[in-house]
Amino acid sequence: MTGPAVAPGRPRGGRRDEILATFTRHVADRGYDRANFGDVAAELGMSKGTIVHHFGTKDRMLAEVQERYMGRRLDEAHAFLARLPGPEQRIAAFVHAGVRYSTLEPATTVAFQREVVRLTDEPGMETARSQRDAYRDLVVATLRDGEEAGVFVPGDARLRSLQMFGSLHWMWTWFDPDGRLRPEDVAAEFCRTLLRGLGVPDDLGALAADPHGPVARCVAEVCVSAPG
Amino acid sequence: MTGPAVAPGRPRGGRRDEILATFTRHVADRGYDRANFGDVAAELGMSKGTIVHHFGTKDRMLAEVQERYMGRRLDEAHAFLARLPGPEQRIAAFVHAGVRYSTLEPATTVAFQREVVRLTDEPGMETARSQRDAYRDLVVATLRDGEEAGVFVPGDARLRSLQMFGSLHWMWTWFDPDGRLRPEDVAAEFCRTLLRGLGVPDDLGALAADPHGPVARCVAEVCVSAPG
DNA sequence: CTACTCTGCCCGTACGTGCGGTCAGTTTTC
DNA sequence: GAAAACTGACCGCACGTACGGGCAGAGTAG
Repeated sequence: MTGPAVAPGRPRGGRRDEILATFTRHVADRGYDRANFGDVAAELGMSKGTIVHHFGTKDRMLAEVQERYMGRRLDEAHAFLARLPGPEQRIAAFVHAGVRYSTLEPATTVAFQREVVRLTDEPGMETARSQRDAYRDLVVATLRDGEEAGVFVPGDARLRSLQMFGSLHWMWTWFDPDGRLRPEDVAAEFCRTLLRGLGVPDDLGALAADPHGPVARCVAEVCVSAPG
Repeated sequence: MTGPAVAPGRPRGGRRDEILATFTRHVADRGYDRANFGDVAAELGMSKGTIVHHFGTKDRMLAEVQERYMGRRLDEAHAFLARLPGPEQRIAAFVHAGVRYSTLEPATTVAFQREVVRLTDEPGMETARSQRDAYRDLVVATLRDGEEAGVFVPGDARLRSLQMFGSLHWMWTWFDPDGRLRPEDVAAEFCRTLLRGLGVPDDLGALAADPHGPVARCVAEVCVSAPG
């Protein structure tokens, strides 16, 4: 039995969230391996021991970052899926949301994306991994629905989901939330190309891709700013 | 000894390449931060000091991996661009090649992709960065050519190139060269969806995407197996 | 009210380990 | 014999984390 104080009770103290947020930013900036307790503690004016007290180990801290992040993403996905019936609307929503994360929660999004690989092999990541799988399954199911409905041309839904996730998850390497490029424009361009690639007629695709259209508005309502 | 014909003239001899290949594999498996001299040396039955003797620092070793990798990729790109006139053929070739790397040089490809972010800020990576930029510029130019020729529907060529690179560079997180999924099939599916997304007519796109078609054959001839 | 105790948050330090890199010297190659 | 290849011991440091204790507030008894 390791630390009994960490997981169950959810003490949710003020300092705890602050630590997690700072740690997340450091992971986003430098990567997990180069992020360290000392820097986080120094920035918050506390001792390294305090961090250990709250989280136990570095691994668990990262796991908690991933789990919280994916938990929010899953909630949002279920919310906009409930509101958008069309397969092309739903795929567009996934794209709009995926891009939107980069500005809504830049640090957490980058931290998640650059350390996703740890979900596959690292122990202690089972929860986060199954959340990630559930999210991907939602996309795959949507792609299959669209095929059956005749909205998308037939193809390999799993491969297409990976193609789509690649474009979104790679954003952390080039997208700057404070830069000139606006996230809505990125999402719109990605949507247009992807939907056309899936065989969606141009007028239907353009409506779903439109940054001011119904899909983007729905996503904007569902995906609202989260605590830092 | 086991070495194959030690090159007489140059220090670029067998042992050095062996070190680089092993280091590359370790970076691919564990990431740059967790890859270390000790393990590489132990695996090759040599001293840590030998590695330092050949490469100086760890940073430089990674830089050399990236530079060699991008150098080969640039040569190949110029080769198939010279042989394929059509913009849709050229884009398809970039995709076929991008997928092909994953099986031709799995270790180097994964090492490159998972550490690409170091090209942007790390000092000593200027050469590799400019090579990467040159490669991306080739794709962007091809996309613009295709627009002007009326083969692709108008759009943001830079964003489209990032969308495309994302799909390919993300492969290291899910593609298994020894798995059941064949790389040609991945490339074909990616090509079909992407080319259709760019507005290429289905028959023209299908030909360029075909794993046994002229484009794939050209790429297979140009991108041949390289040493580690 | 005071006194006492319990408890959760927090601190500072010290330890062990792993790693990049140095160096003086030896072996191998041409 | 010079240069290159290689060795193994060693250094210094950064980092995760174990540990013992401090402190403040809540609850309780008198």
